[in-house]
Amino acid sequence: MSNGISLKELAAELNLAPSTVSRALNDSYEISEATKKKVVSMAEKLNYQPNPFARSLRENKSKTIAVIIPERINNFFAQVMDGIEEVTHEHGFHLLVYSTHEDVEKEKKIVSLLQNRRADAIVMSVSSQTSDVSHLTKLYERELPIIFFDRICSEIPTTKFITNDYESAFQGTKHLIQQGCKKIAFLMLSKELSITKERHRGYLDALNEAGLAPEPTFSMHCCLNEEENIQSITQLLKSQNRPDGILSSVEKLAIATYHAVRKTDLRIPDDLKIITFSNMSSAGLLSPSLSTITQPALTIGQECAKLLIKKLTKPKHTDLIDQTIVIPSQITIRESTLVR
Amino acid sequence: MSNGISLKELAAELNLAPSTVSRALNDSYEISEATKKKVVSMAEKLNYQPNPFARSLRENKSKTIAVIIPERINNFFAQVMDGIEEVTHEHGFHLLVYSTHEDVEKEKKIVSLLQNRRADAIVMSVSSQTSDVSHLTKLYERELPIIFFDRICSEIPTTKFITNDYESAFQGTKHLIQQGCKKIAFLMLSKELSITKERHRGYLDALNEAGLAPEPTFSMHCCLNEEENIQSITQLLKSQNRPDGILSSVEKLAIATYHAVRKTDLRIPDDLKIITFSNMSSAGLLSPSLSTITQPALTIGQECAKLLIKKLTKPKHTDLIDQTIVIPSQITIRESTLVR
DNA sequence: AAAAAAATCGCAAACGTTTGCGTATTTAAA
DNA sequence: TTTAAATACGCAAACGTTTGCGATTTTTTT
Repeated sequence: MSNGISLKELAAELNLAPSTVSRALNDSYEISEATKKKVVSMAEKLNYQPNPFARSLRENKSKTIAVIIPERINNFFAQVMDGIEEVTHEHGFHLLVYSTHEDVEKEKKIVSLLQNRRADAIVMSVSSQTSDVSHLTKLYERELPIIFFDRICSEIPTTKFITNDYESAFQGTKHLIQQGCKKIAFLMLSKELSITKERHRGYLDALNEAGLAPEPTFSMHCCLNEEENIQSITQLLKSQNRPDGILSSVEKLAIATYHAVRKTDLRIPDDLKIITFSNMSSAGLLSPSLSTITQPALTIGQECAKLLIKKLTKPKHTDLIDQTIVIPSQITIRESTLVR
Repeated sequence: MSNGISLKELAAELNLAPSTVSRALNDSYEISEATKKKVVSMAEKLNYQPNPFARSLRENKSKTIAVIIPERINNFFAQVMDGIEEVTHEHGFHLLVYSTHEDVEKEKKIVSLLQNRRADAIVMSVSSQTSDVSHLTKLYERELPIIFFDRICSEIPTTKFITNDYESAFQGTKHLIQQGCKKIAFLMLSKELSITKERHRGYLDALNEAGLAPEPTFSMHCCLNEEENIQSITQLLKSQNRPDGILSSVEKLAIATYHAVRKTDLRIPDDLKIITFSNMSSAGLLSPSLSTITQPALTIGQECAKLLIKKLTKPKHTDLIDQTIVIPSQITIRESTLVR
């Protein structure tokens, strides 16, 4: 009883045609209630499990959705995944998950693997290295339903889900200003990323509104190596004209800043205030506790999944129109931006 | 050019039989180098992508591995996933990922979905609610290769990967004792879990070795609701005969303890020391920084994947023998267990 | 130069489903 | 009672691969 029983064998056992059994199990109107009962009970008795590949081959769909994220060790993406799984699982869909580790080459390879429709649809957040998007347009041209979240790809005319990046960054730096910061730095990963562009805009506009001149060297873009980031942030903090406030566009860089601060004699929030985009659950337990801009990650995941499910179950009635849906973040003020 | 080209169409384009094209693409010795070149270049030109379901149907394997974890928002499991993906991806395998959210009913449902061999193999860590394992034995009887890590299921005779739970717990409580703790509590999730059994043994033996009598009420098993846990831990800390040291068997409960402590006038490590099993990356940034027993999560994931890949690529030469492979954890002492 | 061996390719079946269509039986309408 | 319609089921094709086996051509051996 290793490999289970097939539809044919089940049919033979019942002295019925495979087609009849298939229809019975799929609750077709062409089959009498009596035989339906028989079939179903026999199927249960023999623990019949339909072969998913035969079905996928025949129906040209796999009830599978692929998710591509830039990193896994990050609460934000983990929460988004939970949101996606919550609604896809409800509809019997499976999840193929891939992490690019912020590597665009790996992203290309993964995307290439998905061209054969192993998954019915894709939801993704692009890597920080991604600037050329030809591999993504190829997917789109293959008519593979694809949607983006967080780090979106504006070149592809599809639906995207993001948080209010501009507004949140604006409010975040405004908060720093209100707390007395005069020289505010902005930490970012790649400047190609949609989120850094938007968040940087918000940062600049907030400075502008307050009449603060943006210092070019304060818009600092970091790399993927934590040690290097700690080094360069340390250097920034030890410089003559050091910032007294920081808006970090990603959690990783706020953590790096915490480490960097420990290499100086500065103290948060006395000498330096910091607020960051982050979904870290232990932000309130850090020393000092960290003010955060928290994305509605679970909701983003849920909404992505809902839309995709709708697209896959009612293809005629739903389009993945080219629009960006914004779900606002929540700002939580903690010790790291207090006035002392 | 929506759905791509099939092998037949590619063959027609080349005036060759599908079988020839198939063999050419699979680099068969039966095909001349000349036609191989032709076929490959035409395949590339037309961007031929083999249908994975046809292949899976025919070959009865999908190059897919399913991973079942109890929760996603947890660095340990995320790191294990990264380890698994690193080696599976290298061998062209795909990953179906499922989270049970510590819910055994969800676990049963997922396991049931996998009976049809949608995945070639399974690697899992059981939910904390899991005591009846009939759904897992059913998988095993179906001859579905399955291995466990961390929270293992001893009833299934297969290979398991764990850390040195007993030894680490022993060393952890021994450390607490050396730091002066006399009344040490042990926080756990379900007592059914393999990891709580082993870690609890280590805890008890360490107490025993030091001549400390184990207080029954100090072996506290918590639930899945964080608020409730904070409440009960708070109560424990406010009780007459409160502990002065805590060994937490999972990260979640250490975090709950940090929250609970803030509801009292106790201070860590002055009044209470704590060490926990945890792979949290920001343990060193907490207030106070948290002493941890860190599992080799990435390695565990890699080893799981290596073994499974070996089993799937050389089925005759490898057995998933009933053994438990132990990879030691690393203890990092931080402020939360300092003597003051 | 004839026979044997090797190289190269095509035919057709098989994997396990679903579904259009045809057919036989039963029920309802005339 | 005859005819029409509805019900219930089976046949066979199709999805896109891989592969055993046979057939033809080319090369090697004797």
